[in-house]
Amino acid sequence: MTGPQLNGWQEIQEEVLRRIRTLDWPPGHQIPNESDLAAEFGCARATVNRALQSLAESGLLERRRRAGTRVVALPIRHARLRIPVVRHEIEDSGRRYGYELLHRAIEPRPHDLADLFTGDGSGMLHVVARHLADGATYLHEDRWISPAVIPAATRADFTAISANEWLVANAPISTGEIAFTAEAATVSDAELFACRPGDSLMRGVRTTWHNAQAVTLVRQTFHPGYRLTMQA
Amino acid sequence: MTGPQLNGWQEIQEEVLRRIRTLDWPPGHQIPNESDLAAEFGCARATVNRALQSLAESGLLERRRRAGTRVVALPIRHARLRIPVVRHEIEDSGRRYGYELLHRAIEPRPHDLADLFTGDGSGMLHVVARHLADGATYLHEDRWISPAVIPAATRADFTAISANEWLVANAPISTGEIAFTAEAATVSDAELFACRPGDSLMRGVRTTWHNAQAVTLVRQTFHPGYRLTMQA
DNA sequence: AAGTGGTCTAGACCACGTC
DNA sequence: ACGTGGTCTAGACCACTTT
Repeated sequence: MTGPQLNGWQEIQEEVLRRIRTLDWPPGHQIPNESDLAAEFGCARATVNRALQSLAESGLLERRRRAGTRVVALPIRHARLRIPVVRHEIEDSGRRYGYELLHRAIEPRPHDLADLFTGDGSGMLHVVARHLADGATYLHEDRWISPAVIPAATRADFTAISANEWLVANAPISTGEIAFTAEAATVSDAELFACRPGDSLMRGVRTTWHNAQAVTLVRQTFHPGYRLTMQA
Repeated sequence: MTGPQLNGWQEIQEEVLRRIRTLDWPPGHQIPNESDLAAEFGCARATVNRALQSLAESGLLERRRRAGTRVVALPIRHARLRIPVVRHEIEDSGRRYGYELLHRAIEPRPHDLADLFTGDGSGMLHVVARHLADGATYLHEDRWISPAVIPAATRADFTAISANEWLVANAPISTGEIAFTAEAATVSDAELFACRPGDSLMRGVRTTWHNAQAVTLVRQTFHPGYRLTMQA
């Protein structure tokens, strides 16, 4: 051990952070390997490993076997968005939750989703619904579900429980992608949300995958004034 | 070992996931402790620990000392937003990046930020700038920086490098919060973005902290049509 | 071929919060 | 008080990738 005695992987993490910030280890620099750092800090290699893995996960270090660990040149910061079940989001804010199924049918796959959903696409499940907070529309969602991936979905009727909650409970854990845009309210949006056409609304498109197969695509429209918050 | 031999913490994680999905371990259920699971799976406790910590981090399990590990009733899904340096976001899309400093001054803290920034607030750094993609305004940002936390910021002039990039390089790693809203373009927004007043724009407010002290607050306005994408 | 990170082990002690 | 997860250790083997 040549350096100060550091206890715990978090202390090691902070020391590494300090060296990155002070440009002791500038962007792009390859830092000492785990064994050397363990010797320097007077701890086991596993402890160093824990600290460095954590930093790699948050995007500040890049690690590759044999090639070593490098300080990322321009760290891409990540923020975490919590995606709660809509009902809880509303209830937690002290408002009364409501849900209304607007449309449910087995329909052929629309052309613009042909690339996304595999299979013949003749019997896709199409569900349109709205969520209400204190009687006002909070969120409108238009969802397509692939029965090829979740056969049971065709037997759920979604009148009492939203597709959102049903999928959380019944669909396998999966990966997904979301894109948000700010768009002008259409005439039908304006009716739904009791606003004027042209007002600004947040829209989101979520695609969910399981084993490289698209499970569901949902287009969501949020009420005027909606705030999308996340933590960095 | 009473169960099947599982190798690697990821296999254990998948087995645990399977039990959660099949409702073998229903929401709210307290699962066996690490030692018992290690015995069942025929591995060391540390391996079980790795698997369960990973699941806890992704929000599916809740772990407390002495109280054990429980399946979270309604797992809150998380999505990750990448926050790249604006310049790279633009250059990576093949467009020419531009930056223009619109305003830079030491000013007294505005009243609406009095709660956020501590100290006397007489000498806050106020920086307004825009980022351009192929000559068109891509992002407008209005930023306040607390000199109490980053004294060096008052000596940076931000004409050549954006506050964004300067802070990435010079400010300590910190936590933050971001909120996005969809709002109508004001008259000055319309000039900036060559759109009409009332058009929908995405706005973001980012607050960054270091050791419970606010470092910077930035209000960003994105060009019409901006897509905010993230991965779940 | 060799050096790096990735992971596992068996045991140990500790911190914490519930009982 | 005590059972749980949190962490550390010292050593080992493995996987990967670069040389």
